[in-house]
Amino acid sequence: MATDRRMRGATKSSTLLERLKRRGWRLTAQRRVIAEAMGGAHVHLTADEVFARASDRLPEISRATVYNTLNELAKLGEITEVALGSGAKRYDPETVNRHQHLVCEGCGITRDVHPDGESRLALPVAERDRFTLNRVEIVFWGLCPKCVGAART
Amino acid sequence: MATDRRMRGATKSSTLLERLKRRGWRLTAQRRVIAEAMGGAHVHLTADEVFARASDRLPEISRATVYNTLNELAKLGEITEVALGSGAKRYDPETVNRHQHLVCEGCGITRDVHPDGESRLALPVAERDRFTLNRVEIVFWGLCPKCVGAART
DNA sequence: CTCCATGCAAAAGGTTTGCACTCCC
DNA sequence: GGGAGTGCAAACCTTTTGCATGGAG
Repeated sequence: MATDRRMRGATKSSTLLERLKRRGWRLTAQRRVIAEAMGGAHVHLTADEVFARASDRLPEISRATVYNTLNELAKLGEITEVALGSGAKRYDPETVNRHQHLVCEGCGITRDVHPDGESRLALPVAERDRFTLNRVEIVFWGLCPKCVGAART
Repeated sequence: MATDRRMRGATKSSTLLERLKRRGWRLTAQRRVIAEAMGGAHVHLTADEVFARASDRLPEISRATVYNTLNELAKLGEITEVALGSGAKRYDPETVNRHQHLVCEGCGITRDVHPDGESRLALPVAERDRFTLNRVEIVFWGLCPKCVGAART
């Protein structure tokens, strides 16, 4: 009953938890609640927020475990670290569908956006065969409608 | 004699220090060494590295002053904060010529790259008139030639 | 002369680590 | 049963802040 959400359109993907099981990841209560906390798409939690969510379900869990586990998941490539400037790192569980981030410099709200046909970004030719490209991180910085209004008080 | 370097091709720019003077920025010994430490293009120092360089020339300078000053320069738009994942923030003094960053996940080396004609990045149409875009941050992650070699030991 | 910038030191995050103990496979 | 995962607490690293002093304009 927690299985049938997220089974929509996208690349026949599965939940983070399922992918980890399939990988033979050693599964514990802590790891389960962490993976579940990272659950949805369009979520960009800090380690501390993951800890908070995980604590709801498993009060004995420790911060260290959360940090360790997030680092491990990032190393496995199952989540992505995104450094959105101010404060703590954030973790993005959407690794299946390529996307970019849109961040409001006013309120800090972060959204996923998906490239449309007009975008075409490439590593400059000069570098292309000297450097092995793994991924491209793109962040659009600006002001959301609310904050544009507030700015001109 | 510190004036005639950097007077080449680019947009008739000037040193960071000159721009700040022109702006009427209150100038002190500390601020001067910090601005000079941030000097060249293609440099991406952490606050602590700036502190180290500044200390060479002005041993009494304090870390707090470095942090305060870097924050102020960033607010003025004269340098840019770049969050390149691991560890401390880095500061980029190249604000005149648009460029992107190339980071090796092996050794952490960071280089500036300049977009060529093949790249064309736009905020998706869906967002274009809801969001006020200020700047786009692009980071290419991968492995430099040295680290590709080392990886396959 | 008047602010603003500075130094110092303490505190406030955020993250990692060492070690003994637990429990998944 | 063995080794990986966990909790706790302390350490570490980075950055910010309060307050008294000093120097630029």
